[in-house]
Amino acid sequence: MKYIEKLRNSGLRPTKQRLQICEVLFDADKTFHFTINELEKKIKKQINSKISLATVYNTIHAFEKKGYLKQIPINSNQTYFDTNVSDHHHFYDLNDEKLIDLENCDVGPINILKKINGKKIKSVEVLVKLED
Amino acid sequence: MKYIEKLRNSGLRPTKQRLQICEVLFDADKTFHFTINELEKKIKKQINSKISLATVYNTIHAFEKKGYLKQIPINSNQTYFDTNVSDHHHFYDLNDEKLIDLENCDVGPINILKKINGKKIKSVEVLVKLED
DNA sequence: TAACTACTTTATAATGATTCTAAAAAAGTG
DNA sequence: CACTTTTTTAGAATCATTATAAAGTAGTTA
Repeated sequence: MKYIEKLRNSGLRPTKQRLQICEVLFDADKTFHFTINELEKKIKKQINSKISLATVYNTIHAFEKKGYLKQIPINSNQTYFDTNVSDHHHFYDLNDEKLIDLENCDVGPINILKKINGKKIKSVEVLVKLED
Repeated sequence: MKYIEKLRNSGLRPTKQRLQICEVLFDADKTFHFTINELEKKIKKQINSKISLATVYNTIHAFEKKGYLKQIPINSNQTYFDTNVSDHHHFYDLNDEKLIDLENCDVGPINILKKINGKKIKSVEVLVKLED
């Protein structure tokens, strides 16, 4: 299993559940966006075993902390995550309530001219809202 | 009352509660960011009467729909609003969990090169996360 | 002013995402 | 294996937000 090392290296024990979640998240052809609920359904369908909802939450948060997932800053009742952890941005289609990736190269360089004392920039994320 | 017209013009009846909320939101020296909870406290302190939580929610959503408030896209357990409805952006201080305005002129021009068929851009919002 | 309609407020209940709990299970270690 | 630490789990708890439905208010027309 290719994920055993990955987990061990980040100080997470490679449990059955975590490895299964890795498969669902990182064996996909393309990166994708998901909510915990959507992910739970996906797991149920793809892997033929049930993982407790609490475990899904725990795992996703652990993975996010380790940088294997990104949270997408958007106002929704549910939290959106992205398996694409490269530096990139998002369209949000207000009508269809769908997220679309917007690669860094599709947005000109962003220059933050204002500086805040004693703070450094961790990330710069652009959300482009779309309507019909 | 200067807000009576404003409300009437947008098809909202100028009720006592709405006018009081207008005062708290728009009579402040500076624009500010708030959650519904923070706003409720502010109302209680500033106006000497209680407005039902449901009314605060209704009013804030009505004002947002009319463009008198903006929702700030950020992942938090609570929704953040901004009385600054000009086209602008935000810093989010991860350590202090605080929002800071980032005016449009403090960010170089943003060019969205990718187009989505049949959709038009409604807004472009930048969130700059800060850490110590 | 009265009568009427449509909208608004309110307290409270319901919802639903997320977190907490504490006991059982699994992983790591010697 | 014996032992410690971490993880999983079901279910309960929390907490922001939304729904409900009854009472109140605004606007309108006469």
